[in-house]
Amino acid sequence: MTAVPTQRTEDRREQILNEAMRLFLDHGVQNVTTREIAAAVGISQPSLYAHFKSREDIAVKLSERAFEQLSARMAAAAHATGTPHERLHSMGQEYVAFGLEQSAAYRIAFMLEKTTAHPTDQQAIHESGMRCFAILHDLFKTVRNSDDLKTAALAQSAWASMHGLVALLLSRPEFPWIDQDALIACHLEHVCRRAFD
Amino acid sequence: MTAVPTQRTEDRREQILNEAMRLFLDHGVQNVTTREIAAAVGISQPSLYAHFKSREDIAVKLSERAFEQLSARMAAAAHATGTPHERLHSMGQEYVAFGLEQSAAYRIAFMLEKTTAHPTDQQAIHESGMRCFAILHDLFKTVRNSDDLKTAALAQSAWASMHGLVALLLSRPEFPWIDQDALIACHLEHVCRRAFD
DNA sequence: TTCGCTACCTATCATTGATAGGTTGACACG
DNA sequence: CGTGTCAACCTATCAATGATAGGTAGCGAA
Repeated sequence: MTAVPTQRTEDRREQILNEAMRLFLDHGVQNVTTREIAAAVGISQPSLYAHFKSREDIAVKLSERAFEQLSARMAAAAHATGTPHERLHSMGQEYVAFGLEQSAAYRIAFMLEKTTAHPTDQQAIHESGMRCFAILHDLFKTVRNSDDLKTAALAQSAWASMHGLVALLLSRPEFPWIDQDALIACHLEHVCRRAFD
Repeated sequence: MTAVPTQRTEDRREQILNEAMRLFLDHGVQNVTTREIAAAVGISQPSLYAHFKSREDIAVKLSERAFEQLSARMAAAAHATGTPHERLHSMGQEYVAFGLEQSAAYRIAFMLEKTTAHPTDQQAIHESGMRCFAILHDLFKTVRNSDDLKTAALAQSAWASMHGLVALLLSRPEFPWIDQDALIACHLEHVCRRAFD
């Protein structure tokens, strides 16, 4: 085992992920073929399978990577200075901004129907999502100073609300939304208020 | 033009829609092939194209049909007797119940990535969704006795929250949710409260 | 030099959605 | 009764797609 080929392999892998992410964002996750990804990288289509075990695997790895960013952003918001309400609001903003910016990753994680093919791949995404929710849940526990069923309910409800906004904005861009920033602010205001019930 | 063939055609069309809905619900919208649908009906795969212009067309027609039911259920809740809060809560319950029961139709309408192929098909679904939102928006206007930007914002925000709950419950059935009915009740309680701000 | 391994290639597969073109059977009409 | 028409269906086939098989070039080590 030499060091140089491994380095090259890692580079190729990164290159594939980068091109795939760009194509997914531009044309939608479902509308990008393995041949297009390979062409963008400059290799043959079967060569992708030396680096990833399936097309879905590429998507999953992209999503995992993106969700590490989200975890980091949410954790930063959770531990920032400010009132509990401010930290909640900040976390919500990070969540929504992440979903809108990283729409391809967000779709892969939350908006694509499970395929019957590779259930193990989905497991990794599930855990990424769990980690993000745990950060939100922890903040709710801190804010409410309790860890009971009601706190869990409120946190899950809040997550659902935030997800709904992201999901609808992504899947219905043509809907006559009011000003997007105003809507997000209004929405987060109500979501955050929940923690103090 | 005779009457009998037309009747037969309509029956076949219904039969295809029924089998397709069943298969979509059982195996997921993405995991059902035209050959499976045709086999379930008992005809050849190309014969489907005498009744629908594409696979997506079948899905869209199913979704449209389902959304007529949702409109009816929401409208009934809107005009039922009871306090405004009760009617809002009832409408929310209808919405969530519809999404969970008609998960295939709900996915088609709100959770599938747009294909580049048939933009006109998506238009019909868009209008179905618009009609449902209009019912919710109207109830918000009635409850708040106003038709301003804030009312629109609150209605859109409420819609996002309800969608989020349905979407997450559908796409993350393995998540450690608290009792589903309790979560829905808790969630709707907060969503409804918004109208009275 | 020769071995072995990595990354890549071409060729090919099975599955998919969709189309082309022919066949059948019921009805209308002379 | 013969015959045309037409809807509904069939078989055969296509192009696109994800994935696999099998071979090869290049590079470092023995």
